Amino acid sequence: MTQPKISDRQPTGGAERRGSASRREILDAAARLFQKNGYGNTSLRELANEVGMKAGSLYYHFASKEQLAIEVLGAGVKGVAQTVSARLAEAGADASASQRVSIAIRAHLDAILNDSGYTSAHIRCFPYTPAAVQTQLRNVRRTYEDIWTGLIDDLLGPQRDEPDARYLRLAVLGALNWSLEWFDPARDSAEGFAEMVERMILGATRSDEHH
Amino acid sequence: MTQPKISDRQPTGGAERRGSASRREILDAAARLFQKNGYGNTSLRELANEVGMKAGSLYYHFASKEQLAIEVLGAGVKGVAQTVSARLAEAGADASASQRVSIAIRAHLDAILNDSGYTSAHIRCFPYTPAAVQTQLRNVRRTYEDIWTGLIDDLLGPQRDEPDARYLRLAVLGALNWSLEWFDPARDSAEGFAEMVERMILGATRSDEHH
DNA sequence: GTCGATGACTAACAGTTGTTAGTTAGACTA
DNA sequence: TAGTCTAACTAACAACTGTTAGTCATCGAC
Repeated sequence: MTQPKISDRQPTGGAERRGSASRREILDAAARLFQKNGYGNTSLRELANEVGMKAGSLYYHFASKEQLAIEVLGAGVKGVAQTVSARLAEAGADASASQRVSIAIRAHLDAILNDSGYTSAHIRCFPYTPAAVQTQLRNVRRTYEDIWTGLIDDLLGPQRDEPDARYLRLAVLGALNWSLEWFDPARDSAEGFAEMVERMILGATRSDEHH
Repeated sequence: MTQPKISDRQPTGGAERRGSASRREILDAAARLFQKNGYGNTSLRELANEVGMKAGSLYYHFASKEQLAIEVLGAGVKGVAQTVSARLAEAGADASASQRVSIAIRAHLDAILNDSGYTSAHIRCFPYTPAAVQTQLRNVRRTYEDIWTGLIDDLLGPQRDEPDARYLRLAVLGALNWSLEWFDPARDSAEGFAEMVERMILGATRSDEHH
């Protein structure tokens, strides 16, 4: 009676190192719950229940809730950064600045609307996360930010205005990220929205004449 | 049972009543805390402490935390809706569609960056709020949404594409709302950002030729 | 001067939170 | 076969959550 039979749990595939399967399961579930309910409204018991564990068992895999959040949200930024980088690399070095921007728009949108949920968990949760978590994530975030800074700089050319480049970048990312709050796959088209954002950013750069 | 039944107190429909000063204080503090920490991370004890009360005393003024949130977030939408409407009315009926849009952009930005915090509390908290709260706020939100739908429809003219109007509206509001996550008064200029968003939305509409 | 309403207080409730300590079954390794 | 490692378990902790019940001082109206 001391221990119920847990013996029949054997989801461990072959490829991964032995224990890492359930660790991955926990991260996946955490990303889903963080994305849906936010960091503060996701309890470790709910998370544990989602993966068929008890809350205490999570501490075998992670040192704390904060540490778990750092891993989930960290994977989220890395994921979108990699997606965007890969698509840009695919396009080759001869792609124009505006072509590269529209590739990045679609890649970013893909990452937050279709991917596993890590990136959207990051976007939705980061601002409400404890200070320690935010500090730990600063560098990875900066890395991704720099990709966009480069894209926008190339688009605006050498005679750009510094605050304008910043505002353009933040406006575009804001428009994209906000889609997490309204996008409905049954109603909306990611490609349609991407085209609109593209039209906006290109329109804003082209219209520098009436300044 | 010396306590009289306070059960049937109304939510202060009309003009200011006698005790409404501290009630207002509570709402103000709640807006501040909701905006800063989110709904879930704001405890009633923290809120009470902010206004020099004990947690239990809040229940003299509000039936529950959810009810309090409904009032704060409700005031937030109503506030921005009123700000935008007022500025549009000021502009008169002979203002062009694009003039009206740029007025609305600045009014919305003003409401979330400079105002009392109710509107920004709404924007930052709404998605993480209990379902009951979201349901209660649906109508007020719809009312404000309709203002923007009208503005965009006028801007795009009669031969507009329906999803495009929706995407344009949501992209603009997303760009504006996202500023809550990065805007730094010491570094950024609201007017500068407003000009950028204006350039984007006008650029997107003007470029319909290459379709 | 008494009365009732106002607007706060104290103290506690029941539930939940993140977290820790100690235990145990099974699987690998020597 | 004995010993160690892995990955889960149980049970509890202290702190905190929203909420309620009951008390009490103040103050204008009669």
